Amino acid sequence: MKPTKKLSRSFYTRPALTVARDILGKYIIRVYRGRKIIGKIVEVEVYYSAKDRASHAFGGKVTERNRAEYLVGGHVYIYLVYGLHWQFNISTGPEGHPECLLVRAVEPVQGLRDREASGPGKFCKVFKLNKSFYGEDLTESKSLWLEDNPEKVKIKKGPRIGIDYAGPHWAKIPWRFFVKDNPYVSK
DNA sequence: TGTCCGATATCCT
DNA sequence: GGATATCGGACAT
Repeated sequence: MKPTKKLSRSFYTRPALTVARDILGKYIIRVYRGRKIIGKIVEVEVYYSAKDRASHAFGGKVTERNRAEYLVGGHVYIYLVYGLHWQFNISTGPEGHPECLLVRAVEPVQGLRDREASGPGKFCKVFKLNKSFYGEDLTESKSLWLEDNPEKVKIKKGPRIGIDYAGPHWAKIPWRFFVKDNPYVSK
């Protein structure tokens, strides 16, 4: 692989649905103990606006946990579910607008075993991501950032996972984007 | 394919 | 103080 260019603010400040399609195929780089862990993003979900019943920001709610979702595009929103799994999100759009992308799976590129980064909890585990990255700026960080990849990928979309509680409308809306036929997309 | 459940931060009453 | 959560692994069916 040939990582080219670190993605800058203007990549992330576009609307979440635009960034979601564009981010597929991009590289995510984590520097951990002097080693680079690299994955290619193959699956994300969009959580968009205060109207999204599946979003932690539904109704414009702001809490100590979800405030990073409102940061200008390019910041990390990370939180724990079920007491043991971390969920890594990237804020998108302008400051003050609650929208983000949940990274659900990456394809191993460097420093990873086969399929160990498929699934949002597993991705965080192998990329060594936790609360210490809360609010981290991906355009400034020395330990976590994204790089461009000129390769074009074929994109498919479908309903988001695990949000039946949000009711039939929001549970069915196709805001999960993934690379067509890629074996590293979560099952 | 389905169900069970871990282990706890966070939100709400 | 109690309920719940953007999951994943294990094991039965």
